[in-house]
Amino acid sequence: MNYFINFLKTLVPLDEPVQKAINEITVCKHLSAGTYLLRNGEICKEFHFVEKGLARVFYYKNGKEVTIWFTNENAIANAIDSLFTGLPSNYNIQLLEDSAIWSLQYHKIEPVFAQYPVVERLGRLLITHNYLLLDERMKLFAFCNAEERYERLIKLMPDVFNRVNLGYIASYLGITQEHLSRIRGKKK
Amino acid sequence: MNYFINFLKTLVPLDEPVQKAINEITVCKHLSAGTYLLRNGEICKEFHFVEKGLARVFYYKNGKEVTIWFTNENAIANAIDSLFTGLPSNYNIQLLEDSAIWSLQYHKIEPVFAQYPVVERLGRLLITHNYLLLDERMKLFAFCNAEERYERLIKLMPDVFNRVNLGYIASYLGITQEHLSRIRGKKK
DNA sequence: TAAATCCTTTGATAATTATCAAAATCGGTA
DNA sequence: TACCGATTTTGATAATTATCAAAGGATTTA
Repeated sequence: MNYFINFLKTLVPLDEPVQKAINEITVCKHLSAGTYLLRNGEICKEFHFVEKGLARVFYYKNGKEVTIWFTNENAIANAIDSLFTGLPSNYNIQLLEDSAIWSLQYHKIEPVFAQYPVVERLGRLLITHNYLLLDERMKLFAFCNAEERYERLIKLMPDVFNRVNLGYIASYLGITQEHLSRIRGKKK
Repeated sequence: MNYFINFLKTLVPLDEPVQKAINEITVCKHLSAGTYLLRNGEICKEFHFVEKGLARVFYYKNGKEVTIWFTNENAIANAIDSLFTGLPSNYNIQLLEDSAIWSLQYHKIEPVFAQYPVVERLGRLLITHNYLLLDERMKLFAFCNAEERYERLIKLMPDVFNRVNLGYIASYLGITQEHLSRIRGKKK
């Protein structure tokens, strides 16, 4: 069975014809760690869903990589700045583990939206959910200093923290690796 | 004519019955500067659209106000963390000028979504747009230091900058008012 | 117009975080 | 086991930004 559609069905009931229509525009790829789903400067034309594995979204700042997002199982990895605008993205999407990724050609979704209102709803719910995730991240920076961000994140996504090296986590927290290391040192 | 619906029609064509349905769940209020549309701890149950005037969204951090968003004409002022989750909001929404605000009772929109797919689409488009705005703000912090943030914002929203006092702008930029003042001093 | 209030700037100092360099640690593997 | 490369920690110093206090400016109002 199409794992991605099963996931969608947890959000909204989908009847057979709708499932079929979605199935026809999605494809599952098995990709190895290190693979890029997108590089900055490119236009993001696919919507990616992680069935198995781990991805990160990052950009370059003064030649250094800064991670802004981790996506693990049952979540979405996208460069929304590009997917929804058609403009080149500032972001890179890279797999950190061997992964199973469901990809959906974004331009093929438009007729499906038009034909099946429930898919329109699905789109709305998915975006709403991701909007809330982004708002959470904004709040994390708004309300917490570096140390508090570290504490909160290790509780929020302990799984990711154990699968990813410190440098990525530090940049996700908006600090240098050295600073993160000192924060951790203090805790013991 | 309902100004809010005219705005919506610039996004998606809406036929008469749909306009009527939306009209029935929206109301325009003329409110004076200083009025709160929401206070932190409350649940945000209305969706607000600014026809005329200016609002800001802010939270309290160690007793100090930190502004995270300005909404001027033809844009949306919401505490989305609460509106979409039904949980108490961390945010306050306050009018900075006498304003004309269109408010929509959020719980009344659900049957309209169900009845008119075009409204579902409208919802999706609105959220997508605001998601992109939030992503832009994240990028601003991710890619730019305080000085660059100032430069970019004064270009992006010069209108707001002229209507709002420095303290609010500083906190929007994520710095103290004193630091902002020094940045400006340097520019001359 | 003067007083009162609010907004903005300036100054001195402190806290936070970054940078660069080097050492320690860890994991895999020859 | 010993070595290699990658990751993490530690140290010394510098840059950025905050804090607290006070002084200027501007605006409103009696």
